[in-house]
Amino acid sequence: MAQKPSIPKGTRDFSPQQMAKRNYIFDTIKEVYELFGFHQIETPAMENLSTLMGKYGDEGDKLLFKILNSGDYLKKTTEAELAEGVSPQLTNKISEKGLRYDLTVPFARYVVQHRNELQFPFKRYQIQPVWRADRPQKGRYREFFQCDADIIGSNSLINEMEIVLMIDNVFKKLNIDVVIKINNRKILAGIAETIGYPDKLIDITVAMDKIDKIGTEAVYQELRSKNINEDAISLLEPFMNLQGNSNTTKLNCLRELIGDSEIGNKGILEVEEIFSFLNEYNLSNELELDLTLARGLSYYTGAIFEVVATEAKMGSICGGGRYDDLTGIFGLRDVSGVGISFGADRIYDVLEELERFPKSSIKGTQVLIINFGGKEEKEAIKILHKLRNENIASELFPESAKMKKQMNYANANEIPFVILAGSQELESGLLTLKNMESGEQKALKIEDIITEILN
RNA sequence: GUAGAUGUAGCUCAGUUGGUUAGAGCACUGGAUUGUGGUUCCAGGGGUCGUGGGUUCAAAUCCCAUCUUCUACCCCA
Repeated sequence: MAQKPSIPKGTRDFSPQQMAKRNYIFDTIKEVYELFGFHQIETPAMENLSTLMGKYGDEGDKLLFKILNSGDYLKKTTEAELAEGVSPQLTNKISEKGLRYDLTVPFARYVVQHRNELQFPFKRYQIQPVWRADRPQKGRYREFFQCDADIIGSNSLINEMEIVLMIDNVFKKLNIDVVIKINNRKILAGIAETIGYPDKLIDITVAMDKIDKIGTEAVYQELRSKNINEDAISLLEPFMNLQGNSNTTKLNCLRELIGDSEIGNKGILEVEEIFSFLNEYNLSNELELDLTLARGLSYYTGAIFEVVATEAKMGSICGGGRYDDLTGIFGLRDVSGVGISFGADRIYDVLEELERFPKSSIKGTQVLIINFGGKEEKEAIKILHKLRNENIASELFPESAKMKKQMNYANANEIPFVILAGSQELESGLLTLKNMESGEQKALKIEDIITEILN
């Protein structure tokens, strides 16, 4: 058992059946992205560590997979450094590459590197695996696929509208009921300002984000542990209590609560504008202003999005937001972007749990031709060509095995039709077409078989 | 990084207070059926019980270590 080959923790193999289902998800998302005018790019699995480090917070840095330098990877280190054990300095000397942690940061790097070739606003999408050295658990893998779409080089809130529309569209097509949660970092900053802790924005939002999970009291407890005083907590209370109200009520109350915080009011105006753009359209899913929505990634500056499936217990299956200065870190200032990322693997798990994969997503070979060997086999090859010329996915069993084995093959692979072309058929000139579902058999000419299958 | 579970045939799992040769279902191979699968019947192959060590006359079973997988926390898609 232990000698059996295995794959690293948190990674998976995908069977043909699973790939068919995965491709259904990817194709659906791609279709929507292209409908909205996005174009595909790809970037390498590994990036320079300098590109990746420091973009995801301390936690993120820890979760980066680092690649050991090739050759003598210790050659830049000294005995003294090695004796001290693991440190960022040491890591720097033995590793200069890492596996990408998400698709947004490599995209920012791409934009800066290719800025002279790009036409702004630049709309790209990217469907590739990312890697995180996290502990695997439900809905969490070390290698998983993200499906990103970003618009960069435009401040317009029309882009935020487009993001919401794409989310709505994708989940409508996938037949998953979701709540699209939206919030704004500026509002969160305004709240932090109002309660007197503008510098503790991250601590406050991370705590607020947990309200659904741990309850109001535990959130306050966490805030106290972050040295936030009781006055501030009681000021925060009315914001927390807005949960459950309608979006317009929340906005109205918010405007009063937030007072004259400049940044907070800007955030409110942004959210209102996005809502007003979306007024024209009848969304299939609920759009909810959720003031407790924070999202950990530190580069978001404006709108933030998160999508949760209503019928399945699963973390967020899609998330994104506006980042005003992600390219700034790479030396290109004043370029704002907004993007979204679908978590394909979690969407897969949700569809599997809800049994929502359509039958058509697992369509394979349509016809199997039974192999009788000898001159019948030659004839079978001709039939094969004719079927494929009509775009009918077909295969000839490669050896003249027992009929039972060949039929079994068709059955196991859910091939709906089998053609028999043995000595009897060659004599009569009519082929036998068997419908594997009904068991019904007909003697037909090849042309009639084609029309039969195409229906 | 923290905590709790888990590992027995290709898969899903039984396996009693430690006691003959470790079982079942499904899957696989062959036959009943030399031109017919999905139903039925018969037969067969397949397991260093995750790995390493220990206790014992005797270990799948008890103890220790280690690895895997799963679940929760942190964080996140």
